[in-house]
Amino acid sequence: MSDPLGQVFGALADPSRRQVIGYLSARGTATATELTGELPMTRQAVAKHLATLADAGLVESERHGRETRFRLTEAGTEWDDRLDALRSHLTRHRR
Amino acid sequence: MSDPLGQVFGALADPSRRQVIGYLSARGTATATELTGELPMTRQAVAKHLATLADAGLVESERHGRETRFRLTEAGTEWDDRLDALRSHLTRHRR
DNA sequence: CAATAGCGCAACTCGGAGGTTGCACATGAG
DNA sequence: CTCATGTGCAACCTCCGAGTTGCGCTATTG
Repeated sequence: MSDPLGQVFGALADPSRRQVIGYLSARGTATATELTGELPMTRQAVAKHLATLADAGLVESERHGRETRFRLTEAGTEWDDRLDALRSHLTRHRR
Repeated sequence: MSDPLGQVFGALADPSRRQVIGYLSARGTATATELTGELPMTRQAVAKHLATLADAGLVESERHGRETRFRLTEAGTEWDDRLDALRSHLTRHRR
């Protein structure tokens, strides 16, 4: 189906996926296997998360030999910034 | 669980819920029964959507006699604006 | 070439989300 | 008081999302 906004929000709704975005933002690039070391789940689960992020247009992949490296797209970088802004916005209005 | 960001994104991921936000933004206030006329689903389904929006802090309710009127919270209004911005941002970068 | 590291695909489980139906309860109108 | 209107609650169904395991294929490396 074609619901770009829904796909993006759906992708961002998952904490693990937001963490992946954070890691990619910090490291610039990573493989599914590398990210597995940072998350309490299997490589296949991480790969699925990366696939949904890719479907949402937040991440793109490029295969280099036998490894597939992922990095944030421009949209993904924008959302990483917005997430930071939203988080501080939340903690600021915290009661 | 306490994942405010996740709740908000999860709430915004559903098209029907974004429509509800749009209606509330346009009309200022509405009841679940009124909104049912605008959406292809039953009143109870609409009520559930309103409940999730309320859990996410985007909507608040006030019971007036036998009817319960809903309106956007401040956060809900902010998100309604952001949604407009994001939509035009999307159509602008459309290729 | 043999062995290993890295991925991708497929099948399975499990819980929660979206939606429906049915009913019970309160409240305003006549 | 009676009745229709507006809600809320609960049970149920179906489907998708998150995660796992298992296997097979590709590409490095020694």
